[in-house]
Amino acid sequence: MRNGEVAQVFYDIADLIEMTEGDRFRPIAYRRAAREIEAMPEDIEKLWRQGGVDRLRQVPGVGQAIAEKIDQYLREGKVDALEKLQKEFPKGLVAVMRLRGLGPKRASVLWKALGITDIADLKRAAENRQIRRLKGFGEKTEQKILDAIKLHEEGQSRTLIAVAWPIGEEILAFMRDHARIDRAAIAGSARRMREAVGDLDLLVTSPEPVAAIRVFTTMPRVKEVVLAGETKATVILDSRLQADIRVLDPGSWGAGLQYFTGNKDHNIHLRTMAQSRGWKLDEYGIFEGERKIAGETEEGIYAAFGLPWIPPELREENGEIEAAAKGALPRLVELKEIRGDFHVHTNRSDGVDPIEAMVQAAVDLGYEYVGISDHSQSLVVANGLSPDALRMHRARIRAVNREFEGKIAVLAGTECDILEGGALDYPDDVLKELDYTVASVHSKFTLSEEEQTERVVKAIQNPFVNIYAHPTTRLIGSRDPIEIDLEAVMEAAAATGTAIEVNAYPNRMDLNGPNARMAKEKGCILAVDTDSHAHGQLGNMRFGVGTARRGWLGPEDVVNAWPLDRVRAFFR
DNA sequence: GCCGTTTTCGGCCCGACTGTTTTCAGTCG
Repeated sequence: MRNGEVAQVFYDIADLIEMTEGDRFRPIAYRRAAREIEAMPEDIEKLWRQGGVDRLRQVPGVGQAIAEKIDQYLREGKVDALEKLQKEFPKGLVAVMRLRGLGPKRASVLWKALGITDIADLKRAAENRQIRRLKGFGEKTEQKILDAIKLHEEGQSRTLIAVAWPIGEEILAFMRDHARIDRAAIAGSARRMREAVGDLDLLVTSPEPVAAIRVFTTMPRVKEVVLAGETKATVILDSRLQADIRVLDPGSWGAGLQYFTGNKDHNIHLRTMAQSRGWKLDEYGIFEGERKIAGETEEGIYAAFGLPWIPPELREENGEIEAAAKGALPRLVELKEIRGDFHVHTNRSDGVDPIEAMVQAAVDLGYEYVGISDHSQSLVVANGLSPDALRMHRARIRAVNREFEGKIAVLAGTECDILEGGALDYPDDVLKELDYTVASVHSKFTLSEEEQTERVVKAIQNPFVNIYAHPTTRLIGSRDPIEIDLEAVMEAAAATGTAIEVNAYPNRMDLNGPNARMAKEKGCILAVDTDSHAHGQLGNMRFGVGTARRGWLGPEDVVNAWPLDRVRAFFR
């Protein structure tokens, strides 16, 4: 899967074109194509092998010129247009341009006026007070550049949704306690339930916006105020997470929520639709001349276009507006429809809590059933169970099941390793004594795509395997996905009635939304599991459901939204 | 560079904030 590196080529081209004095729309076109390539679940190299340039052109945002560049990149590993641009500008200038507060124009001025070619040059120039002398720059800008360099040196990355969301809730609670706040919500990519967010976007309405902003910028956990105006502010929190707030009038709540939830392409699509009707859409509402058509509710914004309300998780400009127009939006699965969790560890392997505590947590969530799935023998680091130990563990699970009778059904399962070559870590006669088997990869991450795919498909074809867990094994921020032909895996899973997992462990979130959508389209059933290793982690289900919704999944697609009888029949 | 239920050419979302300016360009989301 080389979609990421192909996308990077076009991000780089866009950055460099921006520094030339040329057409400002070309970078937009390149970035659009890059985002599409990055987000699509299909392997772009595979599309190219199947249908060449013509097939590539079917990707939204990819026309003849970009398709030919992809073709050259996949063929030769380079793109002439990019190499030509790279010769025009110093290598380090793009990094200068990416600093907070700087952009293509200022980076270009710094290079031409002071010969600055990278961040080290820039730092020296700022420290030597050379920048303040430039036209259009000043003392404050010079200081801000030094601040931005410091931020860059500290390094920033995306924050997991399971970390960011509670911080957002905490901030909103603080705001309610210390300012006059009418309505408040988390917006942005967190509301869209992206697995990791670059910042936290918050929206409130208040009769005293200036006071609300002051409360926000003076919260205890604010490390730095980046900007603060009369209706919006940006701060850096002590956790280094950036938080943006927007304060609006109640009459603009819906428009503001729509605008601040995004994503950008979804919003541009809606605004273009407004334009073609002779209207204007912004964060205050939809306007026909001076007259406000909508704005108080988000439903009203969509209704003005003749559309039903589109759930935030779908707002990625992946056909959701077209589907809404046709009345073809899926009915998405909801958290309250989840009846159980099949991927739960106890202190018998690498969890921290005993079976009873995990089961009680499931009862507290109102579940109808919960499955215990500790690690298998090969996973020594996780204290994997030998066949005999698993038999004893199963007996303990049965005993806990009796203890909780009438409250919840406790199923005995395993998270069984898939060994190199595709054999399972327990023989079939051990697996058949269990209620179900979760199978997953925890070793040999670097096999070739062919070997890895063959390995997993073979495991999926084992009749005792019910769920293939964390399918790509990626760890957000620390481990890339394994090389595997997901489409082949999904086809095998659909054919054998094996569920594919949406693993809601915060740094896994695997499958992600687009891949889950592809699994559904391939005819797969999915299982949304938390992979909990402590009782508090069962609550991560909300983020798993968010990811499932990003995959356009409904309750019919999710095995743990089904009643137990139906689950048992599916597992059999 | 892409795209078309107004277009194959002429468009391409929209507003807030900041710093450096005397009215606005650059950047950001």
